[in-house]
This record gives sequence, C-alpha cells and structure tokens, in this order.
Amino acid sequence: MTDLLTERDTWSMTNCPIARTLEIVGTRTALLILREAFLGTRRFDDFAKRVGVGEPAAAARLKELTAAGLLERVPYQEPGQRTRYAYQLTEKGRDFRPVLMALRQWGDTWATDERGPALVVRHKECGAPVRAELRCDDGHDVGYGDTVVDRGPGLIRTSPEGD
Amino acid sequence: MTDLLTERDTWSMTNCPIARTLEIVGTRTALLILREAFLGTRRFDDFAKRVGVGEPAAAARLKELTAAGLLERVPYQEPGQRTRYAYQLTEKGRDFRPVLMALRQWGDTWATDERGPALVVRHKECGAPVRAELRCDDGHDVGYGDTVVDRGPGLIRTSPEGD
DNA sequence: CAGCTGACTAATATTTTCAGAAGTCAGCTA
DNA sequence: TAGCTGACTTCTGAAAATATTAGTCAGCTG
Repeated sequence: MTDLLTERDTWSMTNCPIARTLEIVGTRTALLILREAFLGTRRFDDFAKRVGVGEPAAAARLKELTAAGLLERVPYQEPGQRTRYAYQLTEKGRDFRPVLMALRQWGDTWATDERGPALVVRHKECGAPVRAELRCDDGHDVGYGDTVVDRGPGLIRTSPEGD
Repeated sequence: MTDLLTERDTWSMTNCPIARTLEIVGTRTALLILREAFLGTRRFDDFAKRVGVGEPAAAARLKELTAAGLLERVPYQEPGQRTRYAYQLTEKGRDFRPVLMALRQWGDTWATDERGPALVVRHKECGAPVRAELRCDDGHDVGYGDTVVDRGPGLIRTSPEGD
C-alpha cells in the first residue's frame, strides 16, 4: 500500500469533515456566537451586543446553529417577567470546544498584541492554563510529523488506483 | 474577586484572540487551503483543484496566508523545468494543526455520513487514532465544566468595576 | 526564438454576509 | 387595556467572497 498522500488526486474531498463542519460554522459570526455561548451568554440581545454584530446577523446565525443542533432554544422565566427563550449549547455544541480552544490558543500565540492574552482559561482544580493538544488513543503526545494519514470507510476514490 | 463571566459586560472582546485569528483564516477557503497544505499540497494549481475553488480565490487566499506568515513561498526546481514556487507551511502555519484536527474531529463525529470518516489520522508509532484534547499544563485532562476563565494582561475593561 | 506550461492576474457577474434603521409581536405590568 | 420590553423580522444597501472566462508572463524545450 502506497502512501495516501502521494496519490492525493485519486481520492476526493467531497465528503471532507472539515468542509462539512465549515458549512455549519464557516462564518466569522457563527464562531464568535459559539465563543459567547461558551462564555455563558444565553440571551439574544447579549449575543448581538457582545459579538458586536447587528441583530439580523445574530438572528440568522442563532437560527442556523439551532437548526444544526449546536444550540437549543429553551424557555426560561425570570420572576415577574414573561417566558423568554435562551440559547444554550447542546452536547453537539459543547463538543465544539476544542475548536474554539485551538483557535484561541493560536491567536494568543500568533496574533496577540503587546498586552498579551485577554483571557486565560485555567483548570479549575489545579489552576494551570488549559491547552488543546494532539494525543493518540494510546495516550502518546503527537507532534508535528508524527502522524500517518490512513483511509477511512468514507473515502471516495476518483480513480480505481493501487490498493 | 467575582467571576469574570458574571460581569461579562464589564470587559470587551475587541482584542479577542479568536476574532483576530478569524480575521486571517475566517473564510471557508482559507481553512480548506490550510487543510491541503497539511495534506502535503504545495503547488498553486493543486491547491485550486483539490480545494475545489476558482483560481482567483485560491490566489487571493494563498497571498493572504503568505502575507500573514502561515505559508511561505519557496522556490523549487524539477529537473528540466524552470524554477517555480511552492507554498509550504511555516511554524506559524504548522501551529495551526490543532484547529484543523479539532474541526476534522467534530465533523467526523457530528457531520459524517453513513460511510463514516474519509480519512483517519494515526500516530505513526503506535497506529492509534489521533485526537485533539484539552489538557492543562499540569497534565490533567480537562473536561467540560472543569475550567475557569481568568483575566489576562490584555483584558480591556469597559467599566471600572469590582476587582 | 516560437511554443508550451504552470502560475498567476484581470474583468465581470453572482451570491453571501453584514450593517443600520425601523417595524412587529407577545405577554407581563400598571 | 395601554405601555413597555425583549426578541426578533423586514427592508435597504454596502462590502466581501466566489465562479467563470479570458487573458498575461516567465522561461525551459525544441
């Protein structure tokens, strides 16, 4: 079996998981809305204000993310107020956390200003900063170049080439 | 000191690292071009073809990513050919790997079709699949809810509130 | 030195994203 | 039941991203 990457053009990326993910969260505002959701924002107005986006854009992204199942619209009621709806992360949305952590981490490393990072995410128990890391299922740290790309069941071949 | 998240509106996200990162790679095609770079693509035409994007879009993204320092344009020469330029990842670009791994992982989990994932990334040494995980600097695994958000030096307060 | 090829650039059109202002709507409060 | 407020929707328009097609340009080959 030859290396998949050397025959890159014999298979297609039409079902690429990254491309599929970006169809859902591929806009700047969608990711920033998710950022706010992870920071605890729940209400429509707060999303719009804190993300720094107009209400129409906020409404569109919230609707898309809800339709995609990353957020759910749940009723809540404050005393003396009528029933309102809050957007909160589902499991599908919470599972997006590594993406945002990795983005934050990259920005802190490569796109920060002189002042340094705005926020630090720490482990609740020990107080140490949290980072996104690559590890294999056997528990080894995986550095750059320590990986092999293998075919999965969903790989689509465009030409019936070497197996 | 009160929890930062309960006083979310007393500080601003104008210097948010995620927003800054998205200013560089905030388009769908930029991320897909980086995906290809990690898969080993180096040449202009291959980027355009494999990402499935028009040449102007490919040229624009490659130029932006090069200007931002994630890619570098290096000359190369195949025998009997003239000198050409290849785009390859810099350290700044390679450091983006956790983001793409996290995106891929989310897509494999939540946006795959019946066939399953197209590719599997494995640890070269042990063959086990590789995943993006959150860990603190003391080596603990960090689950959802195991984090505290703390202020960093770059935090911008919008109102001088409780310290 | 004309042809060829890879690597782009230019022009045009379409679509998507987003902002800003204003309007709608539900239902609690007075 | 009129007012108020949070949560949107509608409308208009600008900006950005992308597709398509058609070039340009450098420099090795013949």
